[in-house]
Amino acid sequence: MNYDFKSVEQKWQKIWEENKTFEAKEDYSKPKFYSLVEFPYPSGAGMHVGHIKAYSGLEVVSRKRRLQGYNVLFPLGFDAYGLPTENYAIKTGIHPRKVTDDNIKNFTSQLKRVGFSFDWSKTIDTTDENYYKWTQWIFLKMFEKGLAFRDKTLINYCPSCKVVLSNEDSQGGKCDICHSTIVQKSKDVWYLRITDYADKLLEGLKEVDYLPNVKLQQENWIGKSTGAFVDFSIKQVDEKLKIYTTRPDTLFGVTFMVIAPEHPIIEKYKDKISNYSELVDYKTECAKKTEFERTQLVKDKTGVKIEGLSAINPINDKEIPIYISDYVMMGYGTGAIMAVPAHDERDYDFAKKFGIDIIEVLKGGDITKAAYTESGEHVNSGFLNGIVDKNEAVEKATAYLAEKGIGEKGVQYKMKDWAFNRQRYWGEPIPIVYCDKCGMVPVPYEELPLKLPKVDEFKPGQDGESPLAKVESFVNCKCPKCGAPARRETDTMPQWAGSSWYFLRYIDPKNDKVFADKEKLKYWMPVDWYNGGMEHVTRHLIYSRFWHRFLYDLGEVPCKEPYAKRTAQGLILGPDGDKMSKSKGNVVDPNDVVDEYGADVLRTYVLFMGDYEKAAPWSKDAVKGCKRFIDRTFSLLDIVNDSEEYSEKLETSFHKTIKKVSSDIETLKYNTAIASLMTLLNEIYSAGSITRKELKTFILLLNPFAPHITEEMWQLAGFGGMLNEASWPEYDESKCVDSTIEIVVQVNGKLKAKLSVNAESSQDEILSIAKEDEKVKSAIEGKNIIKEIYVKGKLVNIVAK
RNA sequence: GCGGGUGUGGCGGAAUUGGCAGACGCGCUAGACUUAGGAUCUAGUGUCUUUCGAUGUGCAGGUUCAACUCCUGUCACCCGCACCA
Repeated sequence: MNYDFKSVEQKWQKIWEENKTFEAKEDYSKPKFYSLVEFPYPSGAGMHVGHIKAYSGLEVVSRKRRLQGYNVLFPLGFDAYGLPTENYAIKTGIHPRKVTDDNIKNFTSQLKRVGFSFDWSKTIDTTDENYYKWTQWIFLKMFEKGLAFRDKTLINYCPSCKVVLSNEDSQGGKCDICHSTIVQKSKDVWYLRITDYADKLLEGLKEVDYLPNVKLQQENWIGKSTGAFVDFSIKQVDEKLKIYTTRPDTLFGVTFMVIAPEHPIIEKYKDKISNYSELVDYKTECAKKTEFERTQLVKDKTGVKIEGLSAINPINDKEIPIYISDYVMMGYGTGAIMAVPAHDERDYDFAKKFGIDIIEVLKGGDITKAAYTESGEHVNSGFLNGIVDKNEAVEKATAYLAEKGIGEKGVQYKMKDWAFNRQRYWGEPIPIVYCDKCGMVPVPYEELPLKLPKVDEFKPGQDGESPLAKVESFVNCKCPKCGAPARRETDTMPQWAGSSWYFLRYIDPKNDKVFADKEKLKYWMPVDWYNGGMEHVTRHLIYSRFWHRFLYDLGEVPCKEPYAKRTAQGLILGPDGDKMSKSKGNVVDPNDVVDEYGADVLRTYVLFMGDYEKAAPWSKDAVKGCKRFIDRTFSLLDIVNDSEEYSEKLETSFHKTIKKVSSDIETLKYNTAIASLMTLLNEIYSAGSITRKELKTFILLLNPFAPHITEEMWQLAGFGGMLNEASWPEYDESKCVDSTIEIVVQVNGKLKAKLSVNAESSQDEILSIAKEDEKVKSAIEGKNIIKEIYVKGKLVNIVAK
């Protein structure tokens, strides 16, 4: 019988849709399972096989959970604000609203062709006013709590995209979107005070089940360090220079100080500084350096001594010089450091170049050759002398500083506050009004959503002004507080805003009273399993944990952490082994695969192609292997007999396969789960026929991977009802072991024979059978047996000399 | 430089965690069926060797009756972060 995948797949997709087969039920008596995949950005290019792989993992888990009796929520929506759409609109003149709607339609129909069991009744679109109403609502709550604020500061600015970028969006000094070089600019921008949540975000990691490297990357991103702040007084003026250090115990080794070129004391005391113009020249020079130059010249330290100001080391009252250098940055700590050249590589390089004293305060290295950065016995350190333990010394030093009032314990994070605005059209308007009398006034909650006005011109202004600034009817408004004429904020939110809470809206997407009903949240949250790409681990994942934790503190959500478990899939590379990209022309379109082989084959292949968590190249030939597997599965209908039991021959294999497929699905080992089904299929064909019970089990095990063909076979075999109403097969542990087992016989670790013995055989029996074997006999002939090793059920090793 | 990871046939990848290396799939070889085959089926397929056998998981050592797996050193590639005081 030939399998006509085209008509079968269409038939079942239609039935599933009509029957609302995969809609989550509001039946709280059942155990729930919330599986979440990262929602796509609906680009004009359409779906990519990478999307298919990303969704297939939890698709399999979700289908299995339904068969296991769970009430499953497996939704998908669209993260539709963003630059590509806006740039496309600028180029073509087509409104982003229309572009977005078209792309969403296209994505949806492509996804439906693959037969994913998403609950489409719960879909969302972040650009829908009924959605972004609540994004704005959360922003206002943050504003209320002082977590959203405006500050004039140096920002990362992309001259090509004409937008302000967060640190996360400008890694390596390049724009994340267009890869142009970022420049620093002073501007008033919106921030979200994510640093207030640094500790909570760090703490929360302890209670979740994330991949170890995901946790690690988040920890590194937050970058917590503990140490101390120390005040150094400046000799010539009444001013303290505050520094941050992780090693206050090395204070006796300080021989100079370094401040960032932008440090404010330079301006403040320029009258006292005799070489002020030299310092300004250096600062200008530094500002010109690109990020690339800065990192390339790491080892070659530059700087200028400040003439006219010097510092006093508070621990021994010694006078020390102050330098400016770009190896100290204004953005971390206090923008000033105490330099301990003997025990810090950067300070060492700097001291060598400028001929500054190097004083050893930790024994163990040779400071004439290099900085010694390990721990060791304290020397030349007054009250710290003799202490070896680093922590003890740090504690003692910190206590001393506090006692003398010259310093205190301190904590620093690498993570910066989140620059939360873009000068762009296609984003959520920030619901704030500027009034001359009242200052910044939030748009009242009942006036939300603050709608994005329809415009025809999407280009940002010359100086990076938002396109909204030109829309008079939007900008001009009345102050909600005093009624006086006022102006609206014209910046919009960054792309990360909408995705920071979308998993909450899926639970209750049509609610117009609250962002989601509390009872529903209580039942469905947290997300049980969240899968996505490694590239979102430090941005989206941290941002959304931050928003969720904020909502928890507000009492709006029932749990601290949004995601109980997080995994990540590996990329699909092009057939040439390179990352897929339009420019290389190595992109595989899932539509073509569905057309040629069918959705079941596509789904099976993306999971079979290799380790789910690793990158693997696409192979057009290997897809055919999955096609054969699907076709051969269908032909099982030709060899089915009437028995309603497992056959003697295959019973053990079936129990083993149920066990393996069940556990492999839980540990992302989809490739070996499918491989074991292929093995079982081969065994069935060797056996010549399949019982009805065996067919039923096989169909159920394959169903999460290949739902269309299994649903069709279920119906053709007359098992009754829809497949999703059936139960996941059970296995019996005692039936997973064969009655006869194969024992490997080695002599001196080398394979000599394989014995087929009864599983019940004793060690002595097996040994004596082993020694009867001709090859074993000749291998041990004339030698003394020194040792006999027996590994139960596996092998015998005879050591003979 | 720091952190994490990977290295197994012609290819993608398995290996119950120290116990038969190469499951499963692709590709390839031979055969069958066929007007035909880029369809299907059967058999074979790490390397060397005619056989016996030897050898084999990046490389060099070590531990062990036994090592892809553990230890020491080393090389290569990939992914993060990048002067974080």
